[in-house]
Amino acid sequence: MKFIQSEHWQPQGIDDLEPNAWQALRRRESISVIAGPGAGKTEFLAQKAAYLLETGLCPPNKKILAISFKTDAAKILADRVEKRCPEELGSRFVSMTFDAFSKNIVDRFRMALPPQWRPTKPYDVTFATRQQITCFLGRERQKNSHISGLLNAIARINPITFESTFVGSRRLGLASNDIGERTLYDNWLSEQVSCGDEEPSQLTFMTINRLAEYIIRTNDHVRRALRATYPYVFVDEFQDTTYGQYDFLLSAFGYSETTVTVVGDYKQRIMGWAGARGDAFHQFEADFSAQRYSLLLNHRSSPELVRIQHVIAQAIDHEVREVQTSNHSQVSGDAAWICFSRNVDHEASYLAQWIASDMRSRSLNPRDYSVLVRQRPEDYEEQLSSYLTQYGLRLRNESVKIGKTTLQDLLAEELTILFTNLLRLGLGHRNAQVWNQLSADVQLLRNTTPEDDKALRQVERRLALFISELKELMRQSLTPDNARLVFERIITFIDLNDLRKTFARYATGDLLEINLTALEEFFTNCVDTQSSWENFLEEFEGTNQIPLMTIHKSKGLEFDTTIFMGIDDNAWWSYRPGDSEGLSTFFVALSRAKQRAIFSYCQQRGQRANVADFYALLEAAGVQEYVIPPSVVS
DNA sequence: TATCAGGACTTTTTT
DNA sequence: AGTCCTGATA
Repeated sequence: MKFIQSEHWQPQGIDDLEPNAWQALRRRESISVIAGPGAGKTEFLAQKAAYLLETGLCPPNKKILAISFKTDAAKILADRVEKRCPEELGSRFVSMTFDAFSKNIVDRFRMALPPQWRPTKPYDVTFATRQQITCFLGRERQKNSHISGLLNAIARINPITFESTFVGSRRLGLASNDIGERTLYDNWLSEQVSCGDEEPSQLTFMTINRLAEYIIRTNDHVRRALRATYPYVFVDEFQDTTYGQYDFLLSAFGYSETTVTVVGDYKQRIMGWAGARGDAFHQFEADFSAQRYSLLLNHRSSPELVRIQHVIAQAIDHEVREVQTSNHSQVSGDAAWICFSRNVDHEASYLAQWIASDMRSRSLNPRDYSVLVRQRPEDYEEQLSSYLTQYGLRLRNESVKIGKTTLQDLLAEELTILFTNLLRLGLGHRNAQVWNQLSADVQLLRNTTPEDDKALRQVERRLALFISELKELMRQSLTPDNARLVFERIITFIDLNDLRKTFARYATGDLLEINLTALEEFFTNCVDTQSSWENFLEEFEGTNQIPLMTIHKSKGLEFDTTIFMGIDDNAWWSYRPGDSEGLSTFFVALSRAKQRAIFSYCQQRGQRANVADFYALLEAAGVQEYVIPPSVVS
């Protein structure tokens, strides 16, 4: 392997990096990178990874660890690095979620825990609901009221942030001066570790995180091995770091030779209410002696939208630096406006008509648009959907509940991806990329090693055979009976046992059952409403539907045009004028748009006294308000 | 059976 | 703030 000299290294697959990105890339010490919307966070991390691997700064026996919050973010980053690096280097880029990483540590070094904190093998992963936490605190109040300070400690605790803030900011085994707090902490953890004779432990991810932190902090061998393996660590979406996650990062890689690169945007911090810490960047910069860099280019939005974004950004942070864009406007007329309507019918009919005519005149697809709301997308779904139908358009609520999961979660599952790719090929779609992905997934599923040529060919042959069988079945017209057969054949081919063995997440617990049931339900729904297999797949994948989602779910996505509904006191009931997290939420919504941002205010939905801030800011940015003439109502 | 007071919940992710 | 659910009461 020949290394590229670092001064000769050039970015891969893109033209160039902005000057600040070059500096941040070359810096040898820990850094924090503030990357606003459209700055290319993923690209920056992928290029830095390529730089470290190709120049040998990260030598062949070492790896880069990239930590994300969401599984899809971890996967997107891994895919990008693979695209930017030669194959043999890409395998030394380990991209996973915080939780997967800490669970790994607990699973591998279980014996490093003292017996009273050692979970059973296997253990169940659970989620503590607000109710369970309230119950626990009530029980402790009853049982341990004699312990000094316990009642006071409970009174100070907010059940919503109990795990993220209270548990996350305390360390296992470290004596605390407050006996009441320590009792609560210890009891919360020990109830999960030992929940009864012969019963498997029931651990939340926060508990797993605390156990992993304990192992790393107290076991020199584990800590040294970890630091030796990963001289470089990346953390994505750093503004959303929780107390527990930050503490884990500090224990694992703080005050060491490891170089940590964190990337995010404090202006997009919208998870504070769920316990994300507000000072993550400052704390990191202090603890890791990290230099801060700000990326100042926006590769997503038109100059007009970037200018409006800046007005909102200034309201969040007075000292924010102005961002430049090399993009051009592709639309004539305004890039943003507010439309005022009296009632929900006015609103829906105007929006449907506008979307239909804009889509036609600009030759865009439904997926180029998105409807964003603050909460309860189902409250907006029916009305808008019925007016869109008049133009042959569909709306898709991405968060619609299917059994015990939601549509978007279901579609991101390994099970569903395998299932959908098989359907695509069964329909005769000739797509090399689909085939390659499916083939790789099936190799993984059948546990074939790349060296075993014979097994490899056999798996390929069986897959090809199954595809032709499926094609035969799907040549027939779509009937409930035929569809049932297709569903069963695919599930049998995938093999649930193989699935459990291949993916750790399916190995224990009921995740596979939940998703299989939901998949069947959604599959049947789509079959019932469609008349051909081709239409069925379109319905299943939602390719021709306008997505409707909450702002929180839209984070990290981009659309040509965003339609932002429900900017009123009702949907924004929790907003307090000037509240930074509320402004950030507004900023996230606005910054999803590449070309156009439409703000729809409907008088019938609520007043706009409490949210007057938003309208004042838009006005200050020169965004016009238009009253929808009732005549457009058909 | 109807009604009302009180409480939970609303923006999320993680194997 | 508004909606929905539950349990108590008439």
